[in-house]
Amino acid sequence: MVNQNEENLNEVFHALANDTRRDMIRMMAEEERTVSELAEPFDMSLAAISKHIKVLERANLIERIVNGRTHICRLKTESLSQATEWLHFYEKFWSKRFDLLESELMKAKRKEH
Amino acid sequence: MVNQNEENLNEVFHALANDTRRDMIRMMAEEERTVSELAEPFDMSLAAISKHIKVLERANLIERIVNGRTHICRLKTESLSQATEWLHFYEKFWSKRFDLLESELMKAKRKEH
DNA sequence: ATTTTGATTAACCATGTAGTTAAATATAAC
DNA sequence: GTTATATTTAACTACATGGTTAATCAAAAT
Repeated sequence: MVNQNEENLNEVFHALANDTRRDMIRMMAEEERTVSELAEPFDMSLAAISKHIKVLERANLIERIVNGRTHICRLKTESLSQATEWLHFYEKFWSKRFDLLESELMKAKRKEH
Repeated sequence: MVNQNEENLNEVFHALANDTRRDMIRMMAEEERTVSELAEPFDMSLAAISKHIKVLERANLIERIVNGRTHICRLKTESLSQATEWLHFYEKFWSKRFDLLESELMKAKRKEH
């Protein structure tokens, strides 16, 4: 029922709705990281970290390069920018509405004098 | 542990991670809506709609004006723009990285000749 | 060849989510 | 004052989430 883009937006926003995962994104934005590097700042089992990474992967927010026994995780921009676009659409809309409201107020003010 | 902004970001992104709620936001972006107006397009009980509205409210994405027995729901921009800012931060970051990469490529190219 | 290391998987738990139906609440209309 | 309307709340279901520990797997180091 739900189309692919919508489905991915669901997954992207869901992935972003968690501190740990947002922190991981921040870390990977600095530079690509291995799983244990990603795990290091968190007081949490590696199994839990592994699951968080999977959520990011499922949302298509990161890619994983398997390099021997270490996995390197790297941000992908596409899904993130899709989410940004969604939000941006409404941002524009609202500023437009705000401008409109403002111009109405100005008109009203001019009439007063 | 988690600060208030982080907590609200969690709730905002969680609220956005659902088609029905994103559709509702689109509807309210056009104009403010009553609960039954919001419910109309969806094949879903009013109780379910009521819960979705609560999620949006908890995320501080909307406000509700109780007007007799009807409730009017209206978007609030603050939380949304907070989320937009979060995403925007990384957008900027990536374009910067992209520019950097590009300039490295240019440098390499110049050396070739 | 054995052990250590980096990471995933499985099984489990408590809690949350997204929906349902039925009952309750409060206002409006007759 | 009874009925109809707009909406919420409660109790329930099925499934997802975010964590745990223990077991597994594959590559690296000894």
